[in-house]
Amino acid sequence: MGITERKEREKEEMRKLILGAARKLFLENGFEKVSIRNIADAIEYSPATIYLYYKDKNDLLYALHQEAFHKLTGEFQKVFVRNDPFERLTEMGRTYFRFAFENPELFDLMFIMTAPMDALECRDDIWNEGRTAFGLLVQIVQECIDKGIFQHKDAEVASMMIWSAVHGYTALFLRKRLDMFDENRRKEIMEEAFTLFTETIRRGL
Amino acid sequence: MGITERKEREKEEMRKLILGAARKLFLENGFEKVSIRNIADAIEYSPATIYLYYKDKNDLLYALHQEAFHKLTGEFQKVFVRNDPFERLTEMGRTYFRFAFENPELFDLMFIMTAPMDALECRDDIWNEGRTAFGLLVQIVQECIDKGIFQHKDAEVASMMIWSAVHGYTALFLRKRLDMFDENRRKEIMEEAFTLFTETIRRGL
DNA sequence: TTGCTTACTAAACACCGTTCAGTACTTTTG
DNA sequence: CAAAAGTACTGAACGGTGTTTAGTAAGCAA
Repeated sequence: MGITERKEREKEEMRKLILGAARKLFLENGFEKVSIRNIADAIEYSPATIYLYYKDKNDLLYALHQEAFHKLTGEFQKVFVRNDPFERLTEMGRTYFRFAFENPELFDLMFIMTAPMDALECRDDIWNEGRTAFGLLVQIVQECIDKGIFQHKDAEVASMMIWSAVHGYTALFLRKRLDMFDENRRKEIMEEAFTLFTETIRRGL
Repeated sequence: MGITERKEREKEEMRKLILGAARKLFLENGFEKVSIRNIADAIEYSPATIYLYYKDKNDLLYALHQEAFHKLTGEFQKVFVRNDPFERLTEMGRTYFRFAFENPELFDLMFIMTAPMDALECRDDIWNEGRTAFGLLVQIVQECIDKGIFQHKDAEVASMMIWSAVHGYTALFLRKRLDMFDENRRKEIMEEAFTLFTETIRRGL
């Protein structure tokens, strides 16, 4: 049946058209300022049409959330060119932060906004993107343990601790809680805090 | 002039009436689900009246944000009953996290939501609440340095690092990014990650 | 008592996410 | 080939949202 295949293809293209317009608008104006109506206008369809391809706005945000995870996972792969596991780890931390800095809207969607998690929850699915990315971290931490760089034996707990530390100042920064430091000091203090963290775990973990 | 004083007092009472209703509704239903109209209904005034006492919704949220900081600062004071500075520090970390657990909506307002920071920004004021609370942390970290518990000499950078770590998993938890662990494991892994962090900085900072 | 100020509100403005009845077009069937 | 069935899409509405403004009514001062 060539027709049903073509229809399938057209349906998929329409999903991509919507997602593309949504991505463009969201990245240009931020998630807060873009409505379904704006997206519909951009692709010259009625707002109702979007609901034939995505359940609701959260569903659309979840699709972008997935895309963003592909992007971050791609960046994470690059740290594996390094041989020293501890270097891999620090580089991964820097990648996480750099990604947030360069793609603040995407990072927000991935790790701060509740919308995409609500989408997952209501279709009671699990957060595979998060699991996979966290898995990469655990893997590297395990290597550090195996090589005797870290004394602590539970790679998952150690990974959680490391993720928290790196996520912490990233999230504080993005949500403007570091604006109490003036702009120059802000970058400096974040850089120094990160370095201090890596040194500290190198010695004490 | 007794009349202008009474008017002043009445104005202040009205602000409290609004704030009280807002607090009640926000804590009951979450910030997302409460509108200015809901608050107006609760106090039996028209929505427009609220705008005579608060500039906009962000302004109202900022007032609650301030209240919440008073509450947290109060909790932080309690850690000073301990004599050992390192114990003060770990207890402060636990207080931060416990506060978030017990008052998720308030914590969100204090450290995650952008609304109250936008209110600050548009009247270009600075975040004194944040400064003060961070100051308490720096003070304790300085004590740890003075007593030779930490080797690193910059208390502000060390404090930033510690805040990040504690904030990190708190924020990840509140924004449902730890739901990938099942409920029992979730609490366990957070507890263990926190303990691991304290042990690590004890040895390595 | 008149005029002025204050406190308040009804109604509107310009949006929002979402749903649904109905239309126009395409495909399948007899 | 015509009729029936199915698909893709939309206009218009529903029930909200934050916010502004013109206008009213009461309190106070002269």
